[in-house]
Order: sequence, then C-alpha cells, then structure tokens
Amino acid sequence: MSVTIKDIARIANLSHSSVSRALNNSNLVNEETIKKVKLIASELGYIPNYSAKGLSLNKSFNIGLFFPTLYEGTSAYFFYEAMQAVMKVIKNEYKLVIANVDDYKEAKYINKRNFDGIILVSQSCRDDFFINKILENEIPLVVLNRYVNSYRVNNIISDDRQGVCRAIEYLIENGHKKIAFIEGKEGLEPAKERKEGYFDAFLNNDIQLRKDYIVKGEYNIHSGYVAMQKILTVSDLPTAVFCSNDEMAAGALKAIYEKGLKVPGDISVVGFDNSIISSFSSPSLTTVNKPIKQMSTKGAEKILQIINSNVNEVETLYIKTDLVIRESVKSLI
Amino acid sequence: MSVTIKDIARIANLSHSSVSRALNNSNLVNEETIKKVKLIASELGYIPNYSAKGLSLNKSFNIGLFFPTLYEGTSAYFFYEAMQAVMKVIKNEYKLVIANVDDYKEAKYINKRNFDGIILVSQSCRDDFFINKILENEIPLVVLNRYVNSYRVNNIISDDRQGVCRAIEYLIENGHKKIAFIEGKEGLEPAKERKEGYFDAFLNNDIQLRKDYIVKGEYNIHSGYVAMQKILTVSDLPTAVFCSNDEMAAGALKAIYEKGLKVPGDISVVGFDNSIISSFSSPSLTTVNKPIKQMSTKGAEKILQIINSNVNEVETLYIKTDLVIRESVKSLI
DNA sequence: TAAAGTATTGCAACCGTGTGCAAGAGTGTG
DNA sequence: CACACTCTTGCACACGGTTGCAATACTTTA
Repeated sequence: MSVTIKDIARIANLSHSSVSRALNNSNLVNEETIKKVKLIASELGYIPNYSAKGLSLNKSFNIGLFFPTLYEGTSAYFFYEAMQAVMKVIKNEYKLVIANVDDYKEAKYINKRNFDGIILVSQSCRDDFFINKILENEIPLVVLNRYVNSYRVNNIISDDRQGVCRAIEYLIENGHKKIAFIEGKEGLEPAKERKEGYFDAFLNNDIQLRKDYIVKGEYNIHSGYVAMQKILTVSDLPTAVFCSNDEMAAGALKAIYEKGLKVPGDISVVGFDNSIISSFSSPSLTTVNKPIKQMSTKGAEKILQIINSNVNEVETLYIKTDLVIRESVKSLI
Repeated sequence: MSVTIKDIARIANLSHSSVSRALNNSNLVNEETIKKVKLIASELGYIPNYSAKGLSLNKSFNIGLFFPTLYEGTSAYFFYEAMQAVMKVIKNEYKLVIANVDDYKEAKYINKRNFDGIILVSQSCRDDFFINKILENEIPLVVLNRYVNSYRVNNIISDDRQGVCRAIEYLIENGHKKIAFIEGKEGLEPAKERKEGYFDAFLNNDIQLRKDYIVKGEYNIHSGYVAMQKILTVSDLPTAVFCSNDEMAAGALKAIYEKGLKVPGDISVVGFDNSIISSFSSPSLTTVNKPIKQMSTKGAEKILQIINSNVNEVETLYIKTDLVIRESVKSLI
C-alpha cells in the first residue's frame, strides 16, 4: 500500500484537504504548514496517485504520440527523433503514450478523459477518420508531417516540395540536366509533394521532363534498388538521380555499384531526410534535411500550450527544409 | 462531458452498479440486461474513464518501456524494434508509456499505482539504482539486454558473447587469423560480453591475441571510423575486422575506402546487431543477428503474465544470436 | 402452501485527490 | 467592547468506476 495524502494528514495532524492544498502550493494554506507537509511527504516517499488526481481534475496526464500503421512507412529514424523531441518537451508533467492509429481504428479507447492531447504523425488521408474522431472528442490535436485541409486542425509540416525543388536546382547548377526521379510510396502526401518539387524545378529551368526517368518506389531500400535497376536499363543514362528518401538512395547506390558505375563519378545521387543513413553511406549523401526534431518539438509545445491555456488558436506551421551538401554530387561544369 | 455508466443507467432504468457489472460480463446480471446495457453503451459511444477504473481497481493500465539515457547508446533501430514488439503484445489492454531512466532519476513519479509493469532496456549497472527503486515498489519488472545479477529480477538477454565467438570462428574457418576488434562503448555490459566472445574464439583456436588489433569504440559511426583509421596505421594490416556493432562497421567501411582498400577484397568486415544499416551498406554486412524483437516480445509477455497471475516466478531467459552471412567476408582459402 | 433456495437488482461505501463553503481563530478599527 | 475583516483550517461532496451486502422477485421443494 502506497502512501496517500491521508497518511500525511494523520501525521501532520491536519485534514487531507489541507494536505492536498499544501502540496499544490495553495495560498490558502499557511507557509509553515506547507513546509511541514512537504517535509513529511518527502520523508514518507509520497507519490501522488495519478488515477485519483486525474479523476478529480478530469485529466489523464497522458499525451499520445500516434503513428500511422507502424508496420510500414514510418522509418525508425523518424520515430526515434520525434519521440525524443516530444519527451524532452513534456518532461515529467505528462506521460508519453505511444500508439498507432490502426490499433485505435474504432477509436474505442480514445477520449478526452484518457488523452489530454494527441500528436499525430500522418502520411496520408487514410488517417482522416482518426483525425475526425479526435476532433469530435475535442481533444487537443496537432498533426505533423502532412497538410490537413481543415480550419480545425493544428498542422506542422515541412516544406518538402520546396526542399526537393532546391535540391534539383542544385543539381542543375552543377550542370546536370538528365536527372532521374525515384518516387516515394504511392498515396502518401509527402511523396506527392516531393514529386511536385521535382516538377517545379524542371519548369523553372525550362528543362524537358522525361517519362522514362521517373520511376515508382516504396520508400524502402529494396524498392530503391529495383527502381534504380530500371533506370539503368534506359539507353541514355541520366547523370543524376534524386531519390525521395535516403533509404531508397541507399538501394540506388547498390544498384549503381552492381552495374560497375561510380557515385558520383558516373552518376550523382541525392536523397531526402538527412537520416543517419545518409551520413553512413559511401559516399555520404547529399540530401534534403527534414527537420523532424524541430517539427516534433513545436508540436509538443503547441499541445502543452493548448492544454494549459485552454485556448486553441488553430494554426499551420511550415518548417523549412534545407539542403545538406555532402559527397554524392559531381559538378559537370 | 463524456458518457458515464450513470448515463447508461438512467436510460436503461437500472442502477449504475448493474451497468458496471453488465459491462464487465458479471454473471450476477441477467443476460438480457447485459445485452441491453451493451447496446445502449455502444449507441451512446461510451468509453470508460480509465482514471476512475484505475482508482477503484488499483491499476494504472500503463506499461512502462524505459530506456537508459536515450540521448546516447540506444540506437534508433533497437528503440523501434522493441517498441513495436511490446505494442503488439499489450495491444489495447494497456497503454505503452515510453520514458527514460534519467528523467526518473529520483523515481519521483514511479509507483505501483502509476505503472502496472515496467520493461527496462539496460546497458550498464548505472541503471541499478533504478532497478532497486522498482523492486522496492514491488512493480513487476523485466530487464532486457543486460544480465542483472539478482534473484529478484526477470531478465531476458541475448547471448552476445557466443554470437561474437561464432562470428570470429566463421572468419577463422575462412582462413583469417589476423582479426582486429573494435570495442563497444566502455562500461556497457553487452560491450564487455562481445569482447569476451572475441577472446573465447581466439582461445578455442589457439591464436595469439594482438594488442594493436584491439581498439576502443563508442558504438557510433564516427568512433568506428576513427578506430578503423587507427587500425590501418598498424604496419602489419589485419585481414578482417570485427566491429561491436553495425554502426561502427559502417564507419570502418568508410575509413577503409578512404585508404584506397576494398571490402572484402583487402579487408573483411563483420558487424553486430543485424540492423537495417547492415543491409544498406555496400557491401552488405555479415553480422550477428540480435533478436531484439523476440526479446521484447518475451519481455512483454512476461510482464502481462505477472500482472494477470499475480505470481512472479523470477527467471532469466537467454535468447540465441545467430550469424547472418552477407557479402563483407572474403574466404582466404 | 410455506419454506428454502436462486437469480437479479439496488444501496452504500470505497478508491485518492481536489475544492466550495462554513467555521473558527486572530487582528484591526471605531 | 462590538464588529468587520483576513487567514487558516476542516467538513462534506464530487469525480466515475467496483463490489460486499441486503433486498426483492421468482423458482423449487417438501
């Protein structure tokens, strides 16, 4: 049996109400009393019962970090970064509860009473049903990583499109014109955005798009490998390849090496994410930095702010991506 | 305001006690009543208040997954694998709360009432104070990844030592005798175990150890790079290098390439963990598979079993590692 | 038909904490 | 000295569930 405020009250010769007030620094209580109570509490090793606190305060002390179908699409790296960032912000004030959207398909257990706030990492509109559930329940919500077209949703997204456009233009600046593109997973918003960025750069620079330089991928290493193999069958080989994420870039590297070609000597490669993989690989990858940590930090801060102020001024935050230049691009000029 | 059992009771013309029993399938309640209550509950979209449930049942519905100092030492990959595995086991019965040991240094908020069970991923005896706190509080505990010398602690560990020994012997079978070793982070138990495995193999095969072939590392890519550079200064170069994890192996690859040497042509490389990196790299790495998923699954199952049966038969489980043969080792025979 | 047994339900207390309101003690004012 | 005021405390109820026990209705048995 753990120590409760009643135990403290007995020893301090007070009512449990006064003890409760003292522990919460209420100014209704004598300063001396507060000191005494806190001393006894720490001597007894008192730890509040959060179920009781929650029941009485109508809170849960839980912040949910939800991922879409964990079993595909979310990289370990994204996961790790996001979690760490959120954890740092919420500290011990709240517990960080990890869950995936799929397990809560019927939203059976989601409730304002069981989650004080939810941060959702979203990849596609398949999560919209979930978002609606959360909104219905009036739980503070922040959606990361995908633009949600709703005036009711706090949204924090990175500018993937512009990031890719910048990366492609960097290639162009370096004399590349024959630039292939490996797409991300079909149906995922950020994948579409990245493709748009590729188109933007070609439009801006009056370069003709080539259908045979655009190949589908699945975001995993194997798909990058296969996609690159396909690109390498084109008779007029590209001088550079943009891969919609770093993992696929790693796969692409492999396919290029197997063909006996060199990176960046024969073909330049650019990735996206600035994940650890991009610095692991040889050569290290020039890549677009996706500020996952920053996005997640902002998201967590926003959630806390909503909870604490009880005001939800819905906003959409864009966080800039930037190009990380490493060794995988050769200048043709 | 959410729906409560009292709302259901009012509509069903019952007392809230009967509703509670009905929702819990008590056999004290008429079957018809149960059906009626459940129907109303689902129509109203009733979701139990876990704070209230917890308060009355003396439970928290939280399972804690604790990591040691997240900011170093634990790889994103380990993290991801462990979390997914645990999540799959506990499903919706419990919430998965992620935390790191450091944030709970004074164990301020840890309590039998706030955690129904804790799974700790441990790397070194620096976590022992934490383990003791948990034991004091009589919270069901499973420690993963590091052997804890205590008859009170459930322990699930992989046989790293034997795994490394096997890997080294595989090199020996392939004609290697000059085998360097890059150590893991100093002070971490699994790192020591892996080193012992290296020694074991040398002893078993009557090969002389060489001091200049053993170099310290820090488990991250950069340290692997630096360590390998150091090894490459030895006049009599080794024909193979064992790296205590895959990340350092990636660093080592880089150092080798920069020296103008080939893998596995000039030097063979073996890693440890079978992390994604090992299949990304070129060449793909021969590595020791650490069954993180399996360990975590077992750990979660054990926790649930203790909670449900209220019996804690302390046990230590060894899970076998195995060698994954890929492309980074050359046969010298 | 009365007694005993069983099935079903409600009452009331409890889990640990927070809080509105009343009450008491102490202080200051005219 | 009476009154008003402030400071501090305790009482009692609330939060939303669970559960022991009593009460009622119904069934079975002799």
